[in-house]
Amino acid sequence: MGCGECGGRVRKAETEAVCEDCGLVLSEDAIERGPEWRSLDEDADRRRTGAPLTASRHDRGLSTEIGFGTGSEVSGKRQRQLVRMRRQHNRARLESKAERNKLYAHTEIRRLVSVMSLPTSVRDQSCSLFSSAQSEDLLCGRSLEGFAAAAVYATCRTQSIARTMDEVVDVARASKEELKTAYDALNRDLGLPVGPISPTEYLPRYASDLGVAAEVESRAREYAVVLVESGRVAGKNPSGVAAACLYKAADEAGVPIKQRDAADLAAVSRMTVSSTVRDIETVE
DNA sequence: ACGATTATTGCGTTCTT
DNA sequence: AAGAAAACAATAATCGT
Repeated sequence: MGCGECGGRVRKAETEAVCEDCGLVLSEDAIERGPEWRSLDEDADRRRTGAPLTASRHDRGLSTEIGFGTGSEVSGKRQRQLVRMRRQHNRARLESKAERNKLYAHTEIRRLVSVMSLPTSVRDQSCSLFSSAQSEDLLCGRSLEGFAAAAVYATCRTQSIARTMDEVVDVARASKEELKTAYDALNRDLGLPVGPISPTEYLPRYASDLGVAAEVESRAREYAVVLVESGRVAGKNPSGVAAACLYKAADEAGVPIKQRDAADLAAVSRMTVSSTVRDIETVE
């Protein structure tokens, strides 16, 4: 696939293939095969047919409308009938809209809770949280998927079940931005009872993933408490702090563990663990 | 009152020992 | 493999319109 003229690399643009070295246009394709519109959703498979899909609208923008233009004159009686039909059609649609939204969101919440192996109490609370958001009109202009994910994340926060936002995003059908805006709205307008996350909340799960002894975990817990009370971890990622405490505790217990392993577990960099470990040492 | 811009600080990268 | 430092990005605060 080199250039026939100079043998250089060939770069394929939308409609033509060009040699990067000599600029020779190797082939032209008059048909632009890309999507008609800019894709706002990276993994959407948008083709050139059909109406644009809108995730933020409950029906993805595909609902039926009874139009006004008739094409021909209609009698006054028929006009009044059409007005009535439009009104009733819209009313019926509005109610089914909320119902369908709720059904869709609940299905999504069930899926999330299931793949994340969370208890059913989380599922139920997430669903009712979503319903609250819905009745407070928080959904308009925001994505349903984002709210479903945010409801699950928020429930974990209120129940002190240690899950990071990233962990939810990984399995959610929403981007991190969507989850964030939805969660912010939830937090602001519903006043969630969430405090700052303590690093200790992550310890049990990380300890078992790391396969360290219970004594190591409890030692790590002491480190975490000391660190929190010294105010040294204010604003720091609690997940990373938990990983650092575990590393320090395991290291002192003579468990051959690498900073890298602890860091990967908490989805932070090796340096974050390293610097927090140093914080533990200075606090003592 | 809102929006933009700046400043602070944690975080990840790269280089070094 | 662990530590050090310059560069980065996100968030919070301040200023200007």
